[in-house]
Amino acid sequence: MPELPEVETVARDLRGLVLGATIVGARCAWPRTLRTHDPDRFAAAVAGRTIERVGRRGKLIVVELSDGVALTIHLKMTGRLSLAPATAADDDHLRLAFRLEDGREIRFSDTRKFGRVGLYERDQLSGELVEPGEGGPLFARQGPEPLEPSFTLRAFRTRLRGHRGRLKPLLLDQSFIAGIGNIYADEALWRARLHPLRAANSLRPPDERRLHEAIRAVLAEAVERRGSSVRDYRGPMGDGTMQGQLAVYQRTGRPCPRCGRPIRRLVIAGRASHVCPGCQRLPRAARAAQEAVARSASAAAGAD
DNA sequence: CAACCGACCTGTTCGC
DNA sequence: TGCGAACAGGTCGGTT
Repeated sequence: MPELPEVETVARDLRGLVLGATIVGARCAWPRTLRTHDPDRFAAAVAGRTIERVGRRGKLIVVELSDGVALTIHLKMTGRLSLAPATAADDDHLRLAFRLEDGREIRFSDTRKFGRVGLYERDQLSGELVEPGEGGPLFARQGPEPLEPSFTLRAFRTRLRGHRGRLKPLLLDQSFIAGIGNIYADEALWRARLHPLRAANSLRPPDERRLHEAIRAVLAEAVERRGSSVRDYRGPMGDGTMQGQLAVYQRTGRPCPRCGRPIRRLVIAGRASHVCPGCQRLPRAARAAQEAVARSASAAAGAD
């Protein structure tokens, strides 16, 4: 659930609370939270190191420590960070805690246990942050940052035209653009008046321009509002107000803010998508192709 | 390159 | 009221 705006908010809050603090130990209640390390080695690797930077790349929170060590935290759907006195009781879903020198703890709680924490070290030869073992460089799989100035319309067009697939799954692909999830994919497509099943390389130049603008505008507005607090994403380090601005996400049956038609829910690549049937139309040709796919799928199912 | 599926997890909501 | 099914969805790995 946390996407770029929510992760950015958590990273900023965390930065303000722990920058300059020194970690003295770590305890792990669910070892699989750690991507590559066992709890003892992990605790030994972070102990004694100081928090020098807290940032974000895509949906990853990146905590740089002294001596060229970096932590990455992926909240996935239900991960949360909080600060608490080390003496405070653990909550039911505590997975990992970093003890700080000043008596506080950074706590990572995660109901569904999907969240992951990685530990990287600077490679002597390349100077890049790498995971021990065969893990690649830290950001190898992350696409461009949509809010960076380098994410230009021109760059976006070039990338879009290299894909024949449908828009919705493409927007969710972190190697295509980093940080977009189901909420902001649906909202950006609605703002751009584009149907999620449109083929990426079928857009006309004005469509591309609207989509580029919609992605940047919806993400920037959401960052300003500290993200959307919806379902699992709530709590002391991430309450936002963007949920009140959402036009389609989880608003099935309610009127489109632009044209009043009831929002529809469809499933694309196994995920819910929310679209306005009035504002987001498939062109005739794409619609015919889509119906042919649906027919052959139901024929295959029926033949079984 | 593209599409799809199962796996990973648990809490909440829905239909009967 | 109770109970199981469906759903929530980010990402990876495997298959077609």
